[in-house]
Amino acid sequence: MEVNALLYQVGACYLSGVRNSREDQPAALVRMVATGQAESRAELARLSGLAASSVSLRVEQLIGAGLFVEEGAGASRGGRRPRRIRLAREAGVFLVADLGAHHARLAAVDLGGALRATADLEFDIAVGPEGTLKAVIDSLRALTGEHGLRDVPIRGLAIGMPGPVDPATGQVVSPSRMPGWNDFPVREFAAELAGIPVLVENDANLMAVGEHRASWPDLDNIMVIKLGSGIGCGVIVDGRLHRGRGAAGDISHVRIRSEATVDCSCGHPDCLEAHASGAALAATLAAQGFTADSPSQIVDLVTDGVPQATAAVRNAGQLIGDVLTALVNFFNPDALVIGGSLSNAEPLVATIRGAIYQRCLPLATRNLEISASRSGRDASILGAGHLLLEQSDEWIDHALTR
Amino acid sequence: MEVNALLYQVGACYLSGVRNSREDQPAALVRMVATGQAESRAELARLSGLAASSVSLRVEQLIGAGLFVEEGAGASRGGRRPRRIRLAREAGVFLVADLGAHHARLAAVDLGGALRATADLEFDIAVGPEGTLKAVIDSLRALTGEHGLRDVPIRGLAIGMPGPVDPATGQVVSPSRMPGWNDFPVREFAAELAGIPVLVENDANLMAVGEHRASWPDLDNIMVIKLGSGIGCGVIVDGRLHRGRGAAGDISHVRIRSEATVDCSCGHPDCLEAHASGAALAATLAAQGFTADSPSQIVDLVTDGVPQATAAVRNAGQLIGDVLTALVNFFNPDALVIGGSLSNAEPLVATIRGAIYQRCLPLATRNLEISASRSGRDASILGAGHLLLEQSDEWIDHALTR
DNA sequence: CCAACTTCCTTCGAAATCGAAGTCGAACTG
DNA sequence: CAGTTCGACTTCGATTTCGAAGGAAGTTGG
Repeated sequence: MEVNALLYQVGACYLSGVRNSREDQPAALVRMVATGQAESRAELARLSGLAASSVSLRVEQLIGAGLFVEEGAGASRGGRRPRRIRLAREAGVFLVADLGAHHARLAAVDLGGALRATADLEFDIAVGPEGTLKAVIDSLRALTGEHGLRDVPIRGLAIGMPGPVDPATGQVVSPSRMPGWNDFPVREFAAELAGIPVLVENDANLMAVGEHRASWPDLDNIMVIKLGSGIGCGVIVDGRLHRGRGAAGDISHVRIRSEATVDCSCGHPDCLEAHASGAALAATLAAQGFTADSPSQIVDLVTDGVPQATAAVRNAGQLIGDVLTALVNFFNPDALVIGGSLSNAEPLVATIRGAIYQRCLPLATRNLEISASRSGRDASILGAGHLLLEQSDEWIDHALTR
Repeated sequence: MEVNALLYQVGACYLSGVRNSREDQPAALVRMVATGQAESRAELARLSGLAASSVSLRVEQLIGAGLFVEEGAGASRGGRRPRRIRLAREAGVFLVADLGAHHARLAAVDLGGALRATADLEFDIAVGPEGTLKAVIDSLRALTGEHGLRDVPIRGLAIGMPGPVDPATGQVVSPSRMPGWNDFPVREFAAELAGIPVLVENDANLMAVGEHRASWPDLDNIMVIKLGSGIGCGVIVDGRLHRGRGAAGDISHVRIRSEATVDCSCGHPDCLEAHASGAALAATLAAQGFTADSPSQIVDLVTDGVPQATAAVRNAGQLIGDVLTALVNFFNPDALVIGGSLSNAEPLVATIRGAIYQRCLPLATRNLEISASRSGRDASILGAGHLLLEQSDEWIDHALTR
């Protein structure tokens, strides 16, 4: 199982060889069915632009390969009812590990993104990459032993990291508060350990993809802010995740206008993160005699109506909103989604929304949707599933030719 | 010639009908030859991924249609020399009008972007859209009457506007200092007047496309700042122009940190434009007794070593750089290009560069190229040609089936 | 209830595309 | 300089894809 595992790294073919410009048709059909965009041959034909006869041929192959099943009939659109096509339950699952600083959420999702099994794992990311990844992969293995997943092939593994990830190498780069992880080859190491293709991605980016695909699939450009103990941001441009050189979406080290000066861990004074992150809020509240170790405790204080907490959260919202005005003017998105555990604090979201509407160009806000997360805490898991699905051409082809 | 002109608006098919996902092959080949990416059948085959035999067939058709010509032989790569393929001189030209507040630069470019004729036109954009567009199109007609362009078909017209353009409708929206233009249907009007497909685009966006295609074709993500009497910005994401909802790239109305408060024409205090644009610099210098009506005169003052001018320009550079740090962290581009007439002021570019390197994340700047414009003042013209070429599927298909 | 229409899907000949084999022409090699 | 090798291009069956036609299974409306 470990043989040639290194060859399986997701994306390697894209980087190393000739870019295959023609889209892979069978994989495209699988994606359409998995995401629920199409559930009949006719819909596949309309969506893909292929001839109906070609679609029928392809679907027959995919049924033969065990990826699709035909099940009952769909709703009529005024004529003969379509024969409904679904993903086979045995088509495969993706494994996902969304790592935080002290906690990982593990899951097995099917190709369409539905949760098949979940687990939570406590650890400390500061123990370093080897120990962490071994524990994570062991737990994932245990997960697939249960829940009737024994006979379902595992098609890929995604790991969400709380720090910047270089998309080219699958390494974490210059992470703060993650000793031992800098430049560690996470993708290589995990791929060898697990023996399957591995995708490594920043957690806010996974969340952005999940929010987009699950809640805003028709919008082309959105930005998703993740407010937890840190401040993260993922950007969807033209329907695809924007990575830049791996650092795209960083908003936490923008300089803000403030009276008191606070030095940030990055070495500069008055970064947004030093004033408005969950960690900064916790410190502010601790100085006033409140204990709030985690962002959710801050939300509890706000919900309980503690005035100091509400004031602190409003102040943070104003600072975040001020930074976002520049980015909204520049990027001109269709929606701005606010997620992460702190997003449950109503006054925070309200203040951000107010700051943006007040200061942004009317042209930038006239059709701008500003909303709290709709996909909840599993948005990152969903996003990981979607990214893995989008990189599934290889194994789908392989399943067909076998 | 005016018959059905309205049907010709570029992009109308994209917006109104089914999105044709399959790329148009003959048009793709034309683009590869026009942009110089390929100049033989073999290169076309490699680049397009088509079989060599299919490419040969297509090329034969394109030669038959008068779009390609075969000319001599290319350099050997170790074997038989390729038969070089070029665009025919009679394949067609695009007309471009890059409008400023008081001046328009007009040009005819061939499909590859080479200038075939240019002209300059003085006017006042405040006279309103009808008069301006009539004058522009008349001048362009005159231009094609000369320079041996009588028998070359005109394949499209692009108009660059000094204000935001809604990509869906081809209308200018909420422009400042352009009375009468708001929501005027520029594309419709010009298409009817000229009888050819028309593309309307913001001038900074055209410049960004031109810079990218001409000077940084291998970079996926760049931002181009246009510093003239205003401050504009165009963004290339993943090799394509990012428009957002039409306002993307606005950086001029970001709030800055400053001692003195200046109200901006947008109604908010302390916008970047109110402090650091060419117009703002001119006002500052005028208050000190220097006359600098146009940005180029400011550059002259700086070049002449006038200390007040240099100081003002450095101050503007610092403000612009501060704003750009947030955007560079967020967008994480491969290059930041500074263009526009003010970019000839060395201290301005140097100060911007310094501010960014000082304050941005190392991760964002480690591979960031910060450069003055390489394509000069015709960057917008080039960009317009490229955009028109990218929308040329329809007429290319038509030329083949005729 | 039946005729007319819609939509879904398959069948089957036509057309496009591919790709292996072959030809051509130039550079390299000892 | 003659033989070899490489790459460019063409030829020509094999394969894939298309698309018009038709059957199947619905809805709609008098």
